[in-house]
Amino acid sequence: MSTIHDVAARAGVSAATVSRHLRGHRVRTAVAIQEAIDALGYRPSIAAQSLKSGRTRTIGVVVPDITNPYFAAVVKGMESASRDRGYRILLANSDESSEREDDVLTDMIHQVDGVILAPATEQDETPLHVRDAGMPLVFVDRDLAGGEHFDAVLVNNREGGRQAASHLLSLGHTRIAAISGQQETTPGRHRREGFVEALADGGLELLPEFDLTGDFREESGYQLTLQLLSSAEPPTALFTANNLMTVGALKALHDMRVGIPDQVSIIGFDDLDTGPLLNPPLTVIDRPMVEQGVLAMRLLLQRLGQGDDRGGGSRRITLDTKLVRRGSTGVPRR
Amino acid sequence: MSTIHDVAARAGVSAATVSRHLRGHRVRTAVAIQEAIDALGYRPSIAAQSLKSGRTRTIGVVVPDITNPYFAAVVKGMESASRDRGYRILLANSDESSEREDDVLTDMIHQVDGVILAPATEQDETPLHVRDAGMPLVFVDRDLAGGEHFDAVLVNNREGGRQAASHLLSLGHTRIAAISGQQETTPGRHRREGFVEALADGGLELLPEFDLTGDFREESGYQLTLQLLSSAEPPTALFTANNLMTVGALKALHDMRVGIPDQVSIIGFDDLDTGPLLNPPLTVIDRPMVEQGVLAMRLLLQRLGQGDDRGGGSRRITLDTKLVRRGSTGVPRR
DNA sequence: TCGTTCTCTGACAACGGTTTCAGCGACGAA
DNA sequence: TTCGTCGCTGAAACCGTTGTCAGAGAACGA
Repeated sequence: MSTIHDVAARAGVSAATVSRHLRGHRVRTAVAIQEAIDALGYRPSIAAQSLKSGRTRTIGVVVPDITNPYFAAVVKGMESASRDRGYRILLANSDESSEREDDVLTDMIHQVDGVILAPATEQDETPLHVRDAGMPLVFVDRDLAGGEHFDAVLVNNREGGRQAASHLLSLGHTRIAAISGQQETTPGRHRREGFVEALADGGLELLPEFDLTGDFREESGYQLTLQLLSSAEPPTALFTANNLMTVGALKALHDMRVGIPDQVSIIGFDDLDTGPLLNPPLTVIDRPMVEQGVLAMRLLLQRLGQGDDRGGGSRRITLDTKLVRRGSTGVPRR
Repeated sequence: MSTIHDVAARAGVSAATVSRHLRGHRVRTAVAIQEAIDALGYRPSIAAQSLKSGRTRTIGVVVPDITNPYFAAVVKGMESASRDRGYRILLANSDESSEREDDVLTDMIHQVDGVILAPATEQDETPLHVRDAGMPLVFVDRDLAGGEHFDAVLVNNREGGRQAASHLLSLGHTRIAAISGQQETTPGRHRREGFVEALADGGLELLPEFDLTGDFREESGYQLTLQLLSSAEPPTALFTANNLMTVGALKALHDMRVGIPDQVSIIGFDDLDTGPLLNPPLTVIDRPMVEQGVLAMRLLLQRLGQGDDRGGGSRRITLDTKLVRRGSTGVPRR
């Protein structure tokens, strides 16, 4: 592993001159230096550069679960957007746990120039510390309570919930259930609130026994759906607030041999790769995924480019959701 | 951001003593030092540590596509296994491209203590450079031509291909097609070879027009399936060599209103989260996913622990595949 | 010819840790 | 009392890079 001094020696100049050449300054011995660099296969030590400059050209990315296709797509967007600008990604899973999120954040904070985070809960304290440390921070997918002062790339979850409810109402459903995500997360809360609001607009109330809360994981979707089906008079329509819980719900409906949409209509939040192939094809509220990652990364890199993170208040981008009508929702049976 | 000198000053000792305390040495002023550390919220600078020690406690992970559920699961396994041992993950997508893989590898090589890689092709040169640089390297999912001297965690792809063919043969199919992955990748080649072998054992040949090669992406599965369906006498059974191409094939069959398994049976490689929910449920060759990631990371960290990467030759782990019979395969129609 | 400016240069001091080295005090043995 | 040993300590060097600083020539105008 050759150093800048090896290059300098070979080119017959000082290390300072090599450094200047690398930073793009005009240098008389440029050709000789470049030759030496190529010959030695020299690459600057990131550690030394970081130590000196205080920058790492690395971005910390913390998501609740990388196996969730939504987050996988978001991370992919971030990765390509960051690489385009010469930044790398340090990835961590929080596993939907605030404690673990706290751990990984404090662990990575000295190693990155900025952080993109999908917080496990709205009440997280750690992100505040991150910002206190003067480190740019962008939220993606999820927000923090009182997070208006932070940059964020979100979707209009409330409107998405509303679209789901309106769709079910328009089909004539009256016994409607919802399996929401953690109410301590922005998407969990907003999707449910929008859903409830639109039902109310239609003169309908979300009955307590149909108002269930899961944890954005497949298993909770499965269990809560079983619970719904076991009630004396089950719902005729179901809204599941994210892709994994939708899969769980579908498995439960499948296992209990419940006809979709004849006996129960189901609408999910977030599309699945196999959404159109399911039996029947899945109706969902869809939203941009890779794009959210790209936007979040661009926002962050922009902050870094400005050299200062107090550049004119917080920038918050909210994208729209879209109803994708397929076969899993229909009119309620008589 | 406080430094070790701040801590030293506050505790009334020298920086060296603080460093010793942190490394676990016995020190008289341990209490005072710990107090100062807590009070200042001191955390050592990774950059400085790396510069001095030459280790970063970071592992580079390069996969072709993080949105492939298989790789997402593998990465999740790696992430949790590495965090348990105090290591972090630098993630990069190669996008199934050797050039990009080369770029990200040379970019990250000075920043990590080891690399886990799913190479884009078997002929990649870069991994050799990685190893020449004395950096531990573990392959996962895919191998390199002549890669016997590298550590690897793989599955028995040949046997998986064989299982798929045997299953189709046992159902009585004779017009059998395969959509394989890049033949320049280990899984692409071995799955096809195993498939062809087992067909031969059954006295059957894979006809040239039924022997197609895609690129492990959804779009190629879609296009090649359309091509198969347009032939004068289409196959009655189809093997798709990875999850994304399976999805593509299913979409093509769906769009062309081809009955599964009545008109065409289909068996995929790698299960889908929604596999059991598809219409009909998907028959697949399944394999461990998260576990592969965990094993690969453990292998790598073991090398690092030994301090030397010539510890007794290469270690190669091969896991078994498993046939999961569901509804998408059946007897050929008359 | 002599200043003055301009461009480029090398020496040197950081950045924040770890490690080596020599030294110091306390203690036990002779 | 003296000497050696033991356990702990601080000063200093070092890891590889970048920024500062003063200075060396060259170019230029007077």
